[in-house]
Amino acid sequence: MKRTEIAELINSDCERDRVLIQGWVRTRRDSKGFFFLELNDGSSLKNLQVVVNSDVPGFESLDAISTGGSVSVVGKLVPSEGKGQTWEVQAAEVTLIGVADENFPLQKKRHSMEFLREIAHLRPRTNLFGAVFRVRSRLSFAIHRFFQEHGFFYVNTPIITSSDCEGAGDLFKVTTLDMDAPPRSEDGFLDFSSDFFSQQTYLTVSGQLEGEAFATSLGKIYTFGPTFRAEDSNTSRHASEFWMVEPEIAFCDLQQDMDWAEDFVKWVVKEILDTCEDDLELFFNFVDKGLKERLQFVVERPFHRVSYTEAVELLLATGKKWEYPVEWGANLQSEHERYLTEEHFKSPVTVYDYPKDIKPFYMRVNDDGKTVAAMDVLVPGIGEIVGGSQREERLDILLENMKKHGISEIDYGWYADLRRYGSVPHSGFGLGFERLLMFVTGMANIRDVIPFARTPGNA
RNA sequence: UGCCCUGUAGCUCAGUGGUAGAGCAGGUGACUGUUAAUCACUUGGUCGUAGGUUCGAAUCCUACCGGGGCAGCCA
Repeated sequence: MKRTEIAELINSDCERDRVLIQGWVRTRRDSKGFFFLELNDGSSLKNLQVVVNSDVPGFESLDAISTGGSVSVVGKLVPSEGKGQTWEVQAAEVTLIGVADENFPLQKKRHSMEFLREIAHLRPRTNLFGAVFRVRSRLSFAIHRFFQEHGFFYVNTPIITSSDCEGAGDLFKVTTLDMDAPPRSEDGFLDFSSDFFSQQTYLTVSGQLEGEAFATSLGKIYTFGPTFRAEDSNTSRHASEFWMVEPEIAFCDLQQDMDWAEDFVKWVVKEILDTCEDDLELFFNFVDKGLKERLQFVVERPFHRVSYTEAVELLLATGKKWEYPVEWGANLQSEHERYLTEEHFKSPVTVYDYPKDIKPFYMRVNDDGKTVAAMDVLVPGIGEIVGGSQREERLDILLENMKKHGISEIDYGWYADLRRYGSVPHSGFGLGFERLLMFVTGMANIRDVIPFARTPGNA
């Protein structure tokens, strides 16, 4: 007999004579002569109530069943006599699959996020984390749908890379050298010529540069894969391993790039609102009271756009005392970004045209010579969710910037080639998948939207 | 990496110098429809670890370990 998922039965429009359900016990309530089980099989946030009478075959086998155990039930789907659910299953036959003893850590009450984090292997069995990871899957799918339906091609850029200066933080080293006795050259340095790839290699911090090669051939591409940063960052929005979405678009300037970023964020949020109603309801009610309104706002209203220079003027005009001074030429700090999105505009904000000196070599220099065509999308509660730019397509200026940033013309000759042969204006951006998921669910810590989070000191 | 907070039963927490406590979970029993079921009884702890102060330390001090928050760096 084939198993029917609880998600399907919850929404059934008729009685069913004989169904097989299998799942985990969320709670058990005993009475004389029968008991209730609430079963969850992960297909839905909702549980299905099962009534087990003492004359049902297998009744004794469930003596020891309690919260956390797994069972198999064959029975009849009937309208529930009790309140709180439309349907329930009147068991005709029950089988114990696996017990959970009294040490099962998940109880029928609220647990702290910190405690659940320590049992990452069991927390997806809770309502909250079940919802988080179902939405994570949906969001992932929504991202693919958006790009596929807008003519983008999915490109898998390498995870192991030899590029060490993409300007995006510290890298994890990849090696097969014997760490206890590594080979050294005559001058005492590590000898990578005998390493696996005959050179020093790392885990990728970005697929952008490779993405540009494919954008300038396939037209519109996106990458979506794991990214690794070895920064010793200990905050609620940093992880050492996370997933990044990086579209790259040929024949596209910064204005169009900002349009794409905004359309993209709006589209996927709308998609989640449309496809994850039950799970979202939990976030609206128990995680973040303002979430529903915020998500609808994001979908319906245009993002504010403000140049970096205007943003600086605006922050200075507040007359506020900042912990970090506001000054043209310096990076916007968290407190500044928060003010812009949470207090001044009360909406997502796209800040563009940043000072050249605080941005990487590949960003296109504007006509003023002082700024580059860069943009960040900032959202309330999280801050930067998207970072992007128009890329420098003029060979001479690119080479000059590479020299200034100390980037090898030999190692990056292939990147310069993209400007030597049929160079075109092109732009792209990177979006932190987990940060978007935090924004969509209202979850406050990135560690709670990653199945098994990797952070400094924790893998 | 810096600053701050925190560690007591399976979980959530009370106890701030004088022999370790509650609720929930678990166990036993009761109850013919429950909804975090209810009611009665009940098991359960080298108070993160190691030093120190003290007649006496869960409580005060130091170090280490774990957890958390904020900031920097970034997505």
